[in-house]
Amino acid sequence: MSQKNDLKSQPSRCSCTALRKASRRISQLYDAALAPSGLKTTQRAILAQIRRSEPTTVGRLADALVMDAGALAHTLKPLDRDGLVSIDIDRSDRRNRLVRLTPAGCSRLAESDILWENAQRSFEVAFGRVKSEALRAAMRFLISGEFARDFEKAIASTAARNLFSKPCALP
Amino acid sequence: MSQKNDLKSQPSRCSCTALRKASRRISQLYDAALAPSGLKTTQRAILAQIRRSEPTTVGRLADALVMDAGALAHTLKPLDRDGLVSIDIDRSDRRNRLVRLTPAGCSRLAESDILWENAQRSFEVAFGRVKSEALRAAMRFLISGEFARDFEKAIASTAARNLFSKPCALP
DNA sequence: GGATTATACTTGCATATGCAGCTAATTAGT
DNA sequence: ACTAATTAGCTGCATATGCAAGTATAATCC
Repeated sequence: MSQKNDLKSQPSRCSCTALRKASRRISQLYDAALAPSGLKTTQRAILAQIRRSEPTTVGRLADALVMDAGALAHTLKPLDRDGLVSIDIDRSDRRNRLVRLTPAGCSRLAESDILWENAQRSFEVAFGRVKSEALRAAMRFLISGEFARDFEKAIASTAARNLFSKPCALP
Repeated sequence: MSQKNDLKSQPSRCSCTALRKASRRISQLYDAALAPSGLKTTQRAILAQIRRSEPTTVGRLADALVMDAGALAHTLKPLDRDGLVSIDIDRSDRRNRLVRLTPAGCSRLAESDILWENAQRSFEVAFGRVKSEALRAAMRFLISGEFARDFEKAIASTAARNLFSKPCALP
C-alpha cells in the first residue's frame, strides 16, 4: 500500500465544505417533510420571516435571512407569482417595497407549521435536544458580525505576511 | 406593548434554516478568500475531492460531496469547459465516467491551496480550534446515514399519529 | 440468448444564490 | 433649489442544486 493512497483517502477538513454538505443533506430531509404543504425549506424560511416582521422591506428581509438582496428579489418572484406574498411600494419612502403575506400565503404557511414542527422535533430527536440548541447557537455566532470581523482580521494579518492580495500601500 | 409584537420578534428556531444561513455566510467569506485563485468554494470542494479520489466516477463524487448526481453533472460542466477536469467514458464499464483533474486543474487547485489554508486557519482563529473540530464532527454526523435513519424514523412515528401523509394500512 | 431489471449518467425544468451594473428616490451639502 | 452622495431595489448573467424523465450499458433470470 502506498503512502500516496493513504493521503488521498483523507476526508475533507474544510469547515465551509462541511457546512455546505450538511446544509444540503438537512435541507433534503426538511424538504421531504414539508412536501405535503407544497413549500420548500427555503420558501418556508422566507414566509416565516415575513410573518415575524410583517410588514417589512426587501433589504431587512435579506439581512434577516443572511442573503443577498438581489438573490432575495429573485426568490420572491415565485412566491409573488403564486400569490403567497405581496410586494408594494412604500408610499412614505418610494424606494422601499413593503413585503407582506397574502391571506393565501398566511394559510399556506400555517399549514406547513405542523409539518415543520414534525421535522424540527425529529431533528432534535436524532441529534439531541441539547446539542441541537448548541448547534443553533453556533450557527448564530457564525453569522454574527463579530465572527465576520474576527475572520477578516485573521485573513488580513496573513495576507500581509504573504505576497498575495493587493500590494501593501504602507511603507 | 403587545404580546403579538413579542411573538413576532422571535428569531427563527429552525435548525435547517440556521444551517443554510451559516452556510451562505461562511461561503461568502471563503469565496472572498479564494477569489485570487478564480475558484469558488463549491468548485474547489469538487476539485479537491477529485484529487483525493482520482480517478473517480460522477456517482462516487456525488456521494462524497453529499449532492445529487444530476446537480453534480451540471456543476462539472463549467469546470470541464474551463479545462480543469476531464470526463471520459470508462472502457471497462461504459456507463461510468472517469473524472480526473487535468494538469491545469491540478495546478489551479494547488494555487488555491494556500488561499484555502488561510481561510481555514482564519476560521479556526475566529471560531476556536477545538470548537471548529467539534463543528466538523457535528456536520459529519448530520450527513451520516445514522442521522438520516433516526430522523426518518422520528418523522414516520409522528406521521402515524397525525392524519397527514398516506392513510395508515395497519388496523 | 433474449427479455427484464438494475446502474450510471445526462438533460430539461425550476428554484436558489451572488455579484455587478443600472434606475429610482431620498438625503446631505452648499 | 441644485447637485452630489446615499440608499433601496431590480435585472442580467453565471453558477449551484434537486428532481424527474430519458438513454445507454450491464447484470440477471428464465
